[in-house]
This record gives sequence, C-alpha cells and structure tokens, in this order.
Amino acid sequence: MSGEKNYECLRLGNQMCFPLYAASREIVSRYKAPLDEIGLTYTQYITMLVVWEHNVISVKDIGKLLYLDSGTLTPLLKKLEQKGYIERKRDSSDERLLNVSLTEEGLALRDKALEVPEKVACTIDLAPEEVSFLCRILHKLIGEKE
Amino acid sequence: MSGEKNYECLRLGNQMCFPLYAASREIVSRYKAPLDEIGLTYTQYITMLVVWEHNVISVKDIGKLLYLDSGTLTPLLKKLEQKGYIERKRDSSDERLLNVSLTEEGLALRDKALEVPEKVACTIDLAPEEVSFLCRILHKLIGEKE
DNA sequence: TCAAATTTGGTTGTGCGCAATTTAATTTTG
DNA sequence: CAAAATTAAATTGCGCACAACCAAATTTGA
Repeated sequence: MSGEKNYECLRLGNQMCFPLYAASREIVSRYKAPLDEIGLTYTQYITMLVVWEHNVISVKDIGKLLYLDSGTLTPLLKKLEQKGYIERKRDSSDERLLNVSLTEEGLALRDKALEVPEKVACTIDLAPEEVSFLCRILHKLIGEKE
Repeated sequence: MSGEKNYECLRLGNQMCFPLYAASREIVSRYKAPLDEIGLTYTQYITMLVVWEHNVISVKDIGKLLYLDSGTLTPLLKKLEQKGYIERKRDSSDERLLNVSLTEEGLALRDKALEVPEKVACTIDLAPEEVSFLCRILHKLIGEKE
C-alpha cells in the first residue's frame, strides 16, 4: 500500500504559505530605504502609525491593533522613547496599563513620514482592483484569528 | 500653506503592507502546532520542502528559491544537519558550493510531514478561487524582485 | 472581606531575516 | 600566466516575533 505516496502537497509552489511569507518580506523590505531616511525600522514605523492615529494609547491596545505582544513591544517602545518620539506613563486609574503618548518630536516626525508610503506605493506594480481584492482577502485571513 | 496636511495615507488600514505582514505571521503561526509534532520550525520546514524536491541542492540554489541568504541559511542548515535530516558537503568540482543532501532520516521525515499542509489547509477559510487569485497576486509581488 | 483568578506589562531565551564584512575558490583579463 | 574581479558561504551584530515565565495591580466571588 505504500511506496507510491503523493508528495505533491509538499511542493513549495503548492502551498499558500510560501508566497505570502515571501511577499510580506519583499514588501517590508521596500520600506527599508525610505524608513532609513527617517531613522525607523518597519515595526517601529507601524507602531508610530498607531500612536499618530491615537495620540495616547495603551501598550495593550497597540498590541491588539498590530497583533504583537509585550515581548516585542516593550523593547521597541523603549527604543522609541529613547529616540524621543513617545513617552511611556502608567495609567493613573489603572496602574497595570502603560499609556504611550506622542512627544513634540514624535508629532514632527509625522510630516517626514508622509513621504514613506508614497515612495513605497510607486514600486508596487498592481492595479487598484488587485490591491483592494488582495487587502480584502488578507483581512479575511487575519480576521480568522478571533 | 501647512496646518491642514492630509495624513490619511499614514493610517494603518490604508497601506497594503500591514495586512500582508499580519496575514503572513498569522498563517505561519498556524504551522507551529503541526510542525512542533515533527520537530521543525517554519523556516526549517520550507527548507526541507526544497531539499525533498531536489534531493541534492546547493545552499546558493536554496537561497534563490526561498529568497534567503547565507546569514539565515548557514545556521539553519547546520541545525538540520545536527538533527540528522541532511548532510552538507562541498561540491568536488567547485569548492565554493556547499551541497545539501537528504539522509535516510530526512527522507523518512517526509512521510510525517505529509500531515502538515493538510492540518493547516483546513484552518484556512477561503474559497479555492480566492486562494488561486491570492497566489497569483502574491507571485506578481514576489516576481517584481528581479 | 479576602483569597483566588485575571489582566497587564516586563523579562528571558530561541530562531529567524538581513545588512555588512570576511575568507576561500574560481573566473576574467590585461 | 598573474593580478583583479567575481562568486559562495561563513561570521557578526542588530532587531524583531514569539513562547514561557514572572510580578504587580485589579477584579471576582465565595
């Protein structure tokens, strides 16, 4: 009964995971040059996106939005604090919560960051419908988390 | 002239990069449980996929297929060698090349690995057309590398 | 009311990814 | 042919991701 197993499903090209993994790394890598100019890494950048949107937000809520845990966020937020872009303060009504807030420098950085998505977007050769379809499917995958 | 800048493009939801990054991590994380059972990490797994397909392949060619460099592959391949799944030998006709080949144990592991893509696939709630469309677009993104 | 359970963030350790540099082997060229 | 250029892999160092564990604050519920 054995000897003739079908290993087709183990081919690199026959699993969705690999193109997803490779495309993610490829796109993230395109942020490197523009982000180097403003001195942020990719993860620091998406963290700043969240802080810019909320002005004040807890580590817990950043984690929910980015799907990252404290093991990733704690050292990253300390680094952003060192760079002077954010402040970290315990919430006075619940000392378990750590609130992250924007500094003046952090707010100023936002203007410089405006160029980043522009520079990346023009390297992506997809039709608008392809982008929106892609986003819809990806959100479906992410949404399956909960 | 300033004061009323449009920061819409800096919203987390308005860039393709984030859902791609999040979905990639989400899907890779679904491999963890099945891969734990056979003692491989995700990157070790896709490396074994390539070795299973080729039986003998150089580090250079593995890198081309997975878009990974020696900084990632060298320690990973040493670990796979320690586990007894592969052998590493310099190519006799070009000593710069390091050929990776399957051991008996490595070949046997392939049968156990057959369950992995099955277990992951059934956690992905996408229609077949969605999967194929997704793969097509992702390959378009990856293909832009060259 | 107070002990148990939960929540939040921090810490530690492992394994990638990737840039930058190094070393050795091979190929190209003057 | 010998020097220069190229190529392949290894090494080093940094920054994530993530699991596992911990401590402190808060909530709960008997």
